[in-house]
Amino acid sequence: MRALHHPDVSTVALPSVLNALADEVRLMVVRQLAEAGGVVCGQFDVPVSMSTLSHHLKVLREAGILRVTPQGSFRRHELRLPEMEARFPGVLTSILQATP
Amino acid sequence: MRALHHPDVSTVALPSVLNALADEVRLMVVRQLAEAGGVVCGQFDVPVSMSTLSHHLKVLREAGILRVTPQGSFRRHELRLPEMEARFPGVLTSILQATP
DNA sequence: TCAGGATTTCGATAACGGTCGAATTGTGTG
DNA sequence: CACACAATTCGACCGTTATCGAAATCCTGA
Repeated sequence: MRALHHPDVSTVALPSVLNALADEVRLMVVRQLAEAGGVVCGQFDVPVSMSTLSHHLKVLREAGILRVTPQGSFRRHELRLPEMEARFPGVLTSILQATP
Repeated sequence: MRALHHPDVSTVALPSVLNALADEVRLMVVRQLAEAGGVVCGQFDVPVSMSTLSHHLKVLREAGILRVTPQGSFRRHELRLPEMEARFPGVLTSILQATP
C-alpha cells in the first residue's frame, strides 16, 4: 500500500490544527479515536459516506492529529497525542475533555 | 448605537469556537486582546481592510469569544475569558499559550 | 491469478467564507 | 444642522471545502 504522508508536528501551524478540529464529523472521529485507541476506517460511527470519511481522515492526518498504519488490507488510525501535546500543550487534550 | 448580540456561552458549540479560532487574522486579534485587554476596533494591527476586520470581529463575537461595549463613537473589545474558561476549560487558554 | 472487500481518488456540485470597495449607520462636535 | 470620524453592512468576486457516487487502487485468500 502506498506510503502515506505524515507531517512532522513541528511544521504544522496552529490554525491548521484548529481548522481540522472545527468540524463536527472530524470531532466525532477524534473522540472515537481517543476512546478506542486504534480504529479501522470502516468502524467509525459517522453520518457520512465512506469517501467523505476518507477525506476527513486525510484532513486530520495532514494536520498531524492522527497517524495511519496499514495492517493488511485495513488501515489503523490512532491519535498522535504525545506529539501534539508537546507541540501545542493542552490544546488537543482540553478539546477532548470539552466533549462528551 | 444598535444593541450587539452576545450569545450565552452555554449555547455556543465547540466547533463554532474552534472555527472562529482557526483563522490567522482572528488569532492575531485574540492575541492582541489577551495582551492589551480592551482594544478599540481601529487599533488592531492586522493586515486586512477595516470591513474585513469587522467581519472577523463578528465571527469571534458570535462564537462567544469576545464582548463589544460601545464607548462613545468607539467600540471596546475584550475577551470573555472567564466565561469561555468555564464552558470549555483550558481550550482558549491553551490556544493563547501556544502562540508567541 | 482471480475475486472480493477495504479504502482512496476522481469528477462534479453546491455551499461556505475571506476579501475588498462602496454605501450606510451611528456618535460626537462645531 | 452639517460635518467628520468610527465601525458595520452590502454586494460582488473567487478560492476553498464538504459531500456524494463511480471508478481506481491495494491487499488477502482461494
